[in-house]
Formats: sequence, C-alpha cells, structure tokens
Amino acid sequence: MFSKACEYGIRAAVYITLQSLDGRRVSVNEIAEEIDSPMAFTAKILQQLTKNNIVDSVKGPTGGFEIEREAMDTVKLSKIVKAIDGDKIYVGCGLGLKECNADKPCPLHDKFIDVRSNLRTMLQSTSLYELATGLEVGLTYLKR
Amino acid sequence: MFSKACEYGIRAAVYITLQSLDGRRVSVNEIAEEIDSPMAFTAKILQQLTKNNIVDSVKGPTGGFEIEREAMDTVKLSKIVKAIDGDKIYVGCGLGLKECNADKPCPLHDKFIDVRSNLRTMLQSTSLYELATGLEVGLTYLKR
DNA sequence: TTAATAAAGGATAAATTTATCCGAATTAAA
DNA sequence: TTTAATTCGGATAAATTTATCCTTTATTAA
Repeated sequence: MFSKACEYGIRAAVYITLQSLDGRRVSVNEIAEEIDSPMAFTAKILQQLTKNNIVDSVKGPTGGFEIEREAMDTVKLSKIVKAIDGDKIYVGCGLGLKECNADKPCPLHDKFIDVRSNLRTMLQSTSLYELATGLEVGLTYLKR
Repeated sequence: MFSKACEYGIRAAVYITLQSLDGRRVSVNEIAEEIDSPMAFTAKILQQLTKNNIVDSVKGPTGGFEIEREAMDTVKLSKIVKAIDGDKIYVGCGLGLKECNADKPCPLHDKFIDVRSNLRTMLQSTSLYELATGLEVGLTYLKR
C-alpha cells in the first residue's frame, strides 16, 4: 500500500508528535530506535518531512525534531503520504493505465473509485494529534 | 497499490477472458500488444497465472492462453492479486509493523481495517467475467 | 573560542522489482 | 518427418527502492 519510506515517515511523525506534546525535541537516533526503523534511512525521510514543513528541525546540541501544536491538528496523513509517495495512491488508475477516467474507464474504474475515496477520506481526515493521543494513552504502539 | 506485475496480470487475465468468450486462444505477443505491456515481462507473469490455475496455456502452433468458461466466474481478482503480490495488501499492517492486531494495534489499525476490508471485499467479489463483459460492450478499456 | 552534538547533503551500496534475452521443450501443420 | 510457432525456464540486465556512510554545516555549551 504505502512504501517503506512512507511507513517510516508516518511512524516517525507520530512519534515526534507524541514527544512534542511533552515539549521534548527528539533526535533521529531516538526516533529510529523508538519506531524500530533503520537510522540513516529514517534521517533521509525526516529531511523530506522537514522540507515539506510537516515537522521542524533544529541543528546542533539539544537539536532534533519537533512539531508545533497547531501542525499536529492541521497535518493530516494525506500530507505525509503525498510528500513521500506522491499522490498516485489516490489519483492513479488501479490497473496502471495512464488515461483512465469516467470517459474512458478501465474495467476496474468504478469499483476502485470507492476503495480509493475511502482511503483518501481516511487519510485526509486523520491528524497526527489524533494518532499520537492513542499512543499517549497506551492504546496503540509504534514498534514491532 | 498493486505492483506493476499485478497490474499487467489483471489486465492480461481480463483480455484472455474477453477472447476466450469468443473461443479465441491468444499468444503472449497479442496480449502484450493489446494491454500495452512489455512482452517478455508479461510472459513471466502469465507463467505465474498458469501455475496458479488461473488461466490455461497450450504450447506449439495455434497454442496460447485461454480460460475456461467456469473459471471466468470462479476466479476473482483476489486470486490473481494473491498469486502475484501475495496477501500483504489485506493482511499486513498499514504502517508496516510485524505485530499489529486488535490486541496491540498500530495507531492506524482501526481506520485501516475499514479501508482494507473494503478493498478485500471488492477483490473477492469481482470476477474476470464481470470485468470482461464491460470490455465486450465497449464500455471499458485495457490500453493507455 | 573551542569542542561537541545534531541535522543536511552527497556519494555509494544492497536489495528488490521490472524487464530482456535466449535456448529448451512441446506441438501443430506442411 | 521436418519445420515453424508457441510456451517454459534460466540467466542476466536495468531501474527503482531501500539502506548505509561520510563530510559539511549549524549551533549549543563549556
């Protein structure tokens, strides 16, 4: 469904959100450990999240990644997915056709529209804050 | 969503179904042309479909691929997807966790279940016959 | 001002997916 | 029985994704 990079990206963003709720800035090192992801690769993905203004980064000692309280609400999963995987997951044809639309649909077009809009709606309506609070309460997990 | 191999596989299977409805057996060459896919790669994928008893193949002159009338109804997309991409698309965790279930869910678990079961239901209920008939009537397309 | 810490960025490697090529096996038709 | 058409299977190549390493840049604190 999502690329590995995107999975790591979402998990990292949720972890940063969780820690930012406590006012803690976190390093790549800590993030990779806590979400069980490869360190250097995670660093690359965090660069993308930073460039896309999804999280903030601070260099130097005591530096690390954080996210503003407001962004926790405004950043939806769709923004992260789009930044890392692009929007092909909503936009593209399920069977890989370049031209596939209501006028010239692939055989799966109509059935796929449902599934995809379901997914899109879910991603567009789920905020980082929402995901982090489940973690905070100990209801959900980011590792293993 | 699906791998390229799987996209080609579904398109190929639908095309074979369409032609088998007319009693025509089709070669890899024709299939690749008609679904606009790379020939040799398509041949590999057709081997998988054959091994999984999704389509039948016949060697030699006048040989090619075909599908039995009954299989057109009983083979659902889920079978093709499973044969090529495996079942991670239904079974796996959306965030890539190995252990993710109702007991120890990832933050996206509940929301993902909806999307995924939507997809699974669609794939499990859509037969090759159903997809081919749209093509036959000229309502849907397999190229471009 | 210096040393240490952390992200940024570039180069490269490993793994996987996508794709091609070619000889072997099978089979129908000439 | 030979020839040609076709799938099958193995080897390999190209492209993309995943992952690592190392140097540079920024910044804090001693």
